[in-house]
Order: sequence, then C-alpha cells, then structure tokens
Amino acid sequence: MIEKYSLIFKALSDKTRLRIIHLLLWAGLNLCVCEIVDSLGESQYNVSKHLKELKYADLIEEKKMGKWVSYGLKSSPDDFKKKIFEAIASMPDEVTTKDKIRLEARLGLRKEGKCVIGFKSEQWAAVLKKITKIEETDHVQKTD
Amino acid sequence: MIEKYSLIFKALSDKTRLRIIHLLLWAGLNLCVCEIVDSLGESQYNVSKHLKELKYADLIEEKKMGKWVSYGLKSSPDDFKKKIFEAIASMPDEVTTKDKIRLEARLGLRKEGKCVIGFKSEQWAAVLKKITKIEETDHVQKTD
DNA sequence: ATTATGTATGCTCAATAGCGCATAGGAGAA
DNA sequence: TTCTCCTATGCGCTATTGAGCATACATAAT
Repeated sequence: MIEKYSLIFKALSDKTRLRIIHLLLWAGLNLCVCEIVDSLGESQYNVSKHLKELKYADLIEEKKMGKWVSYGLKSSPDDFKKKIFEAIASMPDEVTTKDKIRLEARLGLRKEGKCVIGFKSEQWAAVLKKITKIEETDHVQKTD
Repeated sequence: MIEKYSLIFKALSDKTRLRIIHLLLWAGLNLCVCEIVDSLGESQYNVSKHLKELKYADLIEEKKMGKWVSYGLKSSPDDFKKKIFEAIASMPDEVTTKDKIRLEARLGLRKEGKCVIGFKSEQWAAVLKKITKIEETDHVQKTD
C-alpha cells in the first residue's frame, strides 16, 4: 500500500542517507562501506545503520565479498523509484561537492577496481589531508 | 543546501501528507481544507498541521478567500520538485482509491466550482454513507 | 586456534514527530 | 457587537529517531 512509498520518502528524509544515495548515483558503481564512510566523513556505525534503512526501503542492495560489503542502487521496473532517483540525480552538484571530491580520491586507492583498505586508514588520512589543502586553496582563490 | 531536499522528502515521509499531495495531483485543482479533511477522513486539526508542513517544505501554497482557504501544488522551475511530483503521480491508483472516491463525491457538493460546506457536515455524512455502501457492495461482488 | 579487520547491532540519551483535545484567530452573518 | 463557522495553534502525551559508544559477528590471515 501507500506505506511502501512513504517508507521510501522517509528513508530519503535524512541528510546522511540522501548523501549516500546521491553518491551512489554519481559514482555509477557499487561502493564499499568503508569508501562511503570515508567519502562522507561519518562514523562507521552510523553509516552502517543508515545503509540498513536504505536497504529496508528497498533502495539499495548489498553484495558481500568475504568480509567486504559493497552497496549499490537497487533498480526496479517500477516507475516510481526511477523518478525518485532522477529527482535526486537532478539535485545541484554543489550540495554534495565535498563528498564527491573525497569519493574520487578514495576510489583512487582501489587496486584492480576493488577497495583494499579499511575506513579511516592512515593512507586515507594522508590523501584526505592533501585534497583538503587543495579545497582550501580553491576557497581562498574564489573568495579573493 | 542539501537540507532543502531532505526537508522535501521528510514532508512526504508521512502517510497523511503523501495522501494530500497525491490527492492534489489527481484533482488537478486547488482544494479547500474541508474538502481535504472529508476526502481523507482525518481530523481537521491534523490536516491543518500537515498542510503547514507541506507549505513549509515549499510543496504547496495557500489561497485565502475570506474565511475559506484552499491549497494547491506549488509548481517551480526547478527540475527536482517536478520529478518528485511525477513520481508521486506514478504511484498505483489503488493506494488512494478511497480518497479519490470521496473527493469526487465531495467535489460534487461544490456550487459554481466553489466549496460551500464545512467539514464533516450532515450533507457530507449523507453522501459518505451512500458511497460507502457502494464500496461495500463492490467488495462483496469482488470477493464472491 | 588465535588474532586482525571489515561490518553490524544493542544500549542509552536527547531531540523530534504525530495525535487528540481544547481553544484561539479571523472573516462573515445576524 | 455578538454569534457562527472555517481554519490554525498551543499543550501534553507517547512513540520514534539519530547519534555516540561499546561490543558482537564474520571472514581472512597468521
């Protein structure tokens, strides 16, 4: 019934969950939990809980590869979800620019297309430091 | 920022509010508060509160005509809201069939295109009784 | 077997949501 | 003005939510 649809909206009513879906849409591929954690800069347990809710709303699905778990958008024949995804994809880029910058950097750490490091690793900390500096420089130039 | 978008999803995450939007989409015209109350069969104060939230999320707008207030969908140039409305419009009809049957009957009580009776009036009670009986008959026939 | 690591889940707490009820605004009628 | 009627809102209550923390679970490596 209608609950199915309000549930989907509820799943998307949280900022973090909306960012996750937006990230998955933008990436166009399945993302490992730790990649999402690092891209959003949120805690592992909260990301995990939010992923569970999105899965419950049937918006994403998981794929387990040993101890690694990746999540991807769950497509469906029904028009409703398609339009919702389109709506989210049409959100202005600015709303999640930082997430995307971080994801791009994080994906750069993949080996043979696979995530090989956990969340908040030292390696990631180093990369994050670098791109954060770039952002700051950008900011200075823009506000000059 | 992203809050604007999560706010819209939050506004739609409630069953009653989703029904209201669905009803407005289906009706294709502005509806008086008491018409919405009677169509949904919800209390006046709750409908009013929900309308306020929908308005806060910038999904609907009000038009005051004396002591009568009607609400209509708020269109906008931005793609996001358009897609969201399309998504809701694509929801299967069955989810709010009863609402629509009641609205149709309620609109039949308009005079010169205007709502002229308050919510839960005797006149409405009579009409409601009639259409409820029809629904029951339908139900019996279907489950025979 | 033991340990390490990626992910999930209880638990608690503060904040928020939605309902019912009573009542307040506010515009028109008497 | 006073009354009536359509709509909005403050209050109290209960239920739910999301965050942080610790910890459990599961798989891989030693």
